[in-house]
Amino acid sequence: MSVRQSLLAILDHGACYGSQLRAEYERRTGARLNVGQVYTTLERLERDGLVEGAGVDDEGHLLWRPTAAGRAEAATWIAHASLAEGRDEVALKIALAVTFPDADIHGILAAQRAAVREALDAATRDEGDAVSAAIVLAARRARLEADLRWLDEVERITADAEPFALSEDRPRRGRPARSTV
Amino acid sequence: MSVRQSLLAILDHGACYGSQLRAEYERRTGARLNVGQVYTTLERLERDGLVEGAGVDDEGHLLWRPTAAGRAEAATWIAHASLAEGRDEVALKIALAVTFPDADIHGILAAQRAAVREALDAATRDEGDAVSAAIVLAARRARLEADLRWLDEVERITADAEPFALSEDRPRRGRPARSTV
DNA sequence: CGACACATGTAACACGTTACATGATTTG
DNA sequence: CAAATCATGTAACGTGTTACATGTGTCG
Repeated sequence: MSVRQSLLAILDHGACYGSQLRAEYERRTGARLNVGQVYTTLERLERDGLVEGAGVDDEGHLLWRPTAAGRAEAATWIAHASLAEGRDEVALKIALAVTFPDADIHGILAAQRAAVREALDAATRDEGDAVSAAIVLAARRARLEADLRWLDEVERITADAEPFALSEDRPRRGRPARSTV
Repeated sequence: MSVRQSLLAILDHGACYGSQLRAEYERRTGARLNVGQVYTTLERLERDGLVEGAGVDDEGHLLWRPTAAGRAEAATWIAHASLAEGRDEVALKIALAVTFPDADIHGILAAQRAAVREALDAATRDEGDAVSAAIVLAARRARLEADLRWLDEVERITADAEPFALSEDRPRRGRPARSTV
């Protein structure tokens, strides 16, 4: 739920037409965005009463602007801090792999580390010319560096941990026995 | 695309029935998972020829096991390193906010920092009793610490950067003029 | 004219996620 | 019996994402 809010926030700083909105998004973040997604998102924002048509400009472009509700939501989004909430796919994968007795944990960790290092090198080579791009790149670098540290920690955790216990007693159907404690 | 692969990988280590699969996922990752999603995902995996029914167990539970293709995919997923590819929502948001002349960047960064710190404290209080949970928690902590460092960097970047240039010349319709250079 | 880029959609799909419906079974 | 829990689904929705269709205007 990032594209949706971002487009809304951009519109909140001036009406735009579809493909202009895409250009603004890319210019202001350095990220790429499929044009089609702009129109899809605009349609959904309109459905939710957050944006509305604002006529046509000199050259016939269809302009969009946020509604009152849209402005409110944009303001809220910008003002309130947001934390990544989704699943950390990489962490979950490694955590899962550790529970597999036949998995080559060291190999997996080594491969992961190599991939992270490579990505980090690439991100370090890249120069964020624009401010926005620099910020996004810095975030990527910081996260990748954190990944490296974390991988070391995983190595430590798995080193002095007992092998993962296999699940033995499966629950039975029906209401389980009440603990007699 | 983490739940899908995770469930497949778990099945690759022994046939399971639906709600058992959920239990295994939660036990092995420490993350929560809505049961319904297991059945949804199993249906999609079956549609894609990656899992198949494996009869019933003693108690009448419907068992699932991976097909040959499913085993291959699970093995590939575990063996190959994976990097987070999606958009970094927080980074994009901050990058975007920086381009808004009316935005209170310092306030936003401060709020963000406070939220990250709070989350970090919470993650530090938590004890990962199980190995898997400890790994996931460590990843969260590492990432949040990286966020703090990154926020400092953003402060630096925005400090000695010129205000974001507003876009002036919009592209015209049709083929653009060839550069005369 | 024809290539090309701008511009606007639309249709389709992926994955994640939740809410709800429905039985079966066991325990108090 | 009734409540609680296990178990199996299903229907619906949300965001993200791509591929494709189509028109229009400009430049060489």
